[in-house]
Amino acid sequence: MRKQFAERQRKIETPSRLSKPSDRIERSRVDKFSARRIELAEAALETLAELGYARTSLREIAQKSEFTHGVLHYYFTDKVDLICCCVRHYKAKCVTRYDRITSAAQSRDELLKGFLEKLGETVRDEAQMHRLWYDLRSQSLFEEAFRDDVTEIDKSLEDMVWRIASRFASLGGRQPAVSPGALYALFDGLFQRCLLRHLSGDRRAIADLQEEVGRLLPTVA
Amino acid sequence: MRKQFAERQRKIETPSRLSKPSDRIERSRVDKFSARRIELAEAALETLAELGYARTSLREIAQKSEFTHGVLHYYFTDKVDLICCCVRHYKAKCVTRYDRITSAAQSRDELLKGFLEKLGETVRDEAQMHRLWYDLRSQSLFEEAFRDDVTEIDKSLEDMVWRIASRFASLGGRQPAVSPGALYALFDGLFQRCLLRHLSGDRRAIADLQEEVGRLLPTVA
DNA sequence: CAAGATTTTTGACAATCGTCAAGATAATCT
DNA sequence: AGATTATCTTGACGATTGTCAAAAATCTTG
Repeated sequence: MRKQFAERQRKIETPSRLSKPSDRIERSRVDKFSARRIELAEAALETLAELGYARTSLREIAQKSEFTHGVLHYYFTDKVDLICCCVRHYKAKCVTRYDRITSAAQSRDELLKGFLEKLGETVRDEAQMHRLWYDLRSQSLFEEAFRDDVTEIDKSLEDMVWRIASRFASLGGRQPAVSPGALYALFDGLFQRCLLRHLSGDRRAIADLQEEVGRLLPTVA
Repeated sequence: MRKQFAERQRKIETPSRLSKPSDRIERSRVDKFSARRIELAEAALETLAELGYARTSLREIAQKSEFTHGVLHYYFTDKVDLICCCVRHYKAKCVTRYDRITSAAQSRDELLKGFLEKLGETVRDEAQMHRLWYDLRSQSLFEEAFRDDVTEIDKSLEDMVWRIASRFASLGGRQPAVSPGALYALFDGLFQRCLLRHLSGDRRAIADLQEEVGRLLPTVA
């Protein structure tokens, strides 16, 4: 029924209050609904990472899930709504990747080594997901609907890089020598090129990235 | 006729020799053929810059040209061939943008000022073309056919940035303090974010970019 | 268990896609 | 000028797209 559906949409966008006792069943319904949204968003992410935005269709996404294509229209108003949900969900999985190492490390050497290792892992194991990120970020240059979410993720990534550099600097009793924006631009640019080289079959891509970052980080923090 | 067409294709890829006298007419034919290819590629670039790769169709491209959609298949074997031609053509227009200022400037201040101004112009006047570049570069992460050309352009852009920084450094009797790759990564990253902000309607985007670059360039070169 | 609501499947729709071939038009050559 | 290429238009093809509605299946509730 349409009315119910619209209501759910609203409930999802404004996070559920906690909680008059009578709402519990209603809330569990909403949770279930939004849980399925996430489940479908995950299938969509998988498809997008494999095919890219331009070649990803709703039917292809549905095939990666355990449902048929019609169900997507039940949980999402349209394709844009689905992709936006994907982008938001992507963020959570991504942004805390280096936090453990950052807080665990007790020396600059330890942090640098741990960071470089994780960085290499990331390129090696999650190249597909990252190319999707760059794809979607580029899409946001054309599709206004993506911009807010993309900008927010971009900021989160900047913060992530900044946490690493700040920690690295403070372990040497210093402060980073450049702005958060510049630092993120630098690392993001290096990462992006490394990704292209890696996906092109360049075996040295990861090692070169690690070497470059290993050289740069001590000079800027 | 098919045979002729294939022959032309070949002729284009291997640059025409100069030149037995009897070849002249043949060469002028080839030139005309490849001139039209470029003409169509330009219409394609316009369309791509407006709609993005994902939403650009051959019919849409033809509409921006003075021909109908069938002609595209006469001049290009398929869509990938067309886009590749676009990418290659894009490069030439793009890569020498700062060369005049770089070689004309006689002091660090003059170079910096001229560079920042041109940088701002670029974002303001050619935002569409640049978002297309980022779009196509992202596509190359998925579509193998684009990778060689994209990588080559990326290298050309790195060289372009390096020429500026080298000149800037030598005007102060120095040498750049970072690698060409790192420098390009930094500038490209800053530019990319500025572009997103600018397209989102952020009036401060360009000024912030100029300020950041103005602060950074003297510290790295 | 029966009635109602929710979730999922199925199939259809109009539109659009890349590709291609046949024929019309324009240019070139003998 | 007529004959021969070269170029361009037209229309069609099969496939695929996002969207949607009706029916089937499943779950919830009385």
